[in-house]
Amino acid sequence: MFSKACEYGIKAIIYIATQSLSGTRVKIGDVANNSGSPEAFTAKILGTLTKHNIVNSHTGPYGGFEISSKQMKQVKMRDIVEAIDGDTIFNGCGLGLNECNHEQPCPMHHKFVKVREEIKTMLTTTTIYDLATEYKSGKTVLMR
Amino acid sequence: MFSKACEYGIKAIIYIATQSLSGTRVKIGDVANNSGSPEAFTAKILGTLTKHNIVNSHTGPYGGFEISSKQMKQVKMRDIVEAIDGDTIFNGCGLGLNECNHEQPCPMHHKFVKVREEIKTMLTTTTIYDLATEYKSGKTVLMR
DNA sequence: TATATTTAAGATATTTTTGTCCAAAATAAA
DNA sequence: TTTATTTTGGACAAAAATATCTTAAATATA
Ligand code: FES
Ligand code: FES
Repeated sequence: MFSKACEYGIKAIIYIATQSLSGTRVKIGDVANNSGSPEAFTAKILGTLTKHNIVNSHTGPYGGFEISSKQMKQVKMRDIVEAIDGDTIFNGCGLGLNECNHEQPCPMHHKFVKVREEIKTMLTTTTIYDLATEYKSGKTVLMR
Repeated sequence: MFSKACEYGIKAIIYIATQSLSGTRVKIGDVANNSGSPEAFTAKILGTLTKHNIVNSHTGPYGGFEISSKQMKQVKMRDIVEAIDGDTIFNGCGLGLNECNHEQPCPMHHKFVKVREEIKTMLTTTTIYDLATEYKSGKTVLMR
C-alpha cells in the first residue's frame, strides 16, 4: 500500500507529535529508536517532510524535530502520504494504465475507484493529532 | 497497490480469457501486444500463473495459453493477486509492523483494516469471467 | 524421423527503492 | 570565539523489482 519510506515517515511523525504534545523536541536517533526505523533513512524522509512544512527542524544543541499543535490538527495523513509517495495512490489506475480515465476504463476501474475513494477518505479525515493522542494514551504501538 | 508484475498478470489473464471465450489459444507475443506489457516479463509471470493452475499452457505449434470456462468462473482476482504478490495486501500491517495484530494495533490499524477488507471483498467477489466478458463487450480497455 | 513452433527455465542486465556514510552548515552555550 | 551538538545534503552501497536474452524442452505436423 505505502512505500517503506512512507511507513517510516508516518511512524516518525506520530512519535515526534506525541513528544511535542509534552513539549519536548526529539533527535533523529530518538525517532529511529522509538519507531523501529533505520536512522539515516528516516533522516532523509524527515528532510522531505520538513520541506513540506509538516514538521519543524532545528539544528544545533537542544535542536531536533517538533510539530506545533496547530500543525498537528491541520495536517492530514493524506498530506504525509502525498509528500512522500505522490498522488498515484489517490488518482492512479489500479492496473497501471497511464492514467485513470472514466471514459475508457480498465477492467478493474469501477470496483477499484470505490476502494481508492475509501483510502482517500480514510487519509483525509485523519489528522496527525488524532493518531498522536491515541498513541500517547497507549492504545496503539509503533513497534513490536 | 499491486506490483507491476501483478498488473501485467491480471491484464494478460483477461486477454487470454476473452480469446478463450472465442475458442482461440494465444501466443505470448499476442498477449504482450494486446495488453501493453513487456513480452519476456509477461512470459515469466504467466509461468507462475500456469504453475498455480490459473491458466493452461501448451508448447509447440498451435500451442499457446488458454483458460477453460470452468477456470474463468471459479478463479477470483484474489487468486491471481495472491499468486503473484503474496498475501501482504490481504493480511499485512499498513505501517509495516511485522504482522497485523488486533491486540497491539498500530496507529492506522482500525481504519486500515476496514479498507483492507474492502480490497479483499472486491478481489474475492470478482472472477476472471466477470472481467473477461465485460472486456469482450468493449466496455473496458487493457491499453491506451 | 526431421522440422518448425512455442513455452519453460536460467542467466544476465537495468532501474528503482532502500539504506548507509561522511562532511558541511547551523546554532546554542560556555 | 570556541566547542559541542544537531540537521542537511551529497555521494555511495546494497537489495529488490523490473526487464531482457539465450538455450532447452515439449510437441504438432509433414
Ligand atoms: S482506468 Fe484503471 S482504475 Fe480507472
Ligand atoms: S497492526 Fe497495523 S494494520 Fe493492523
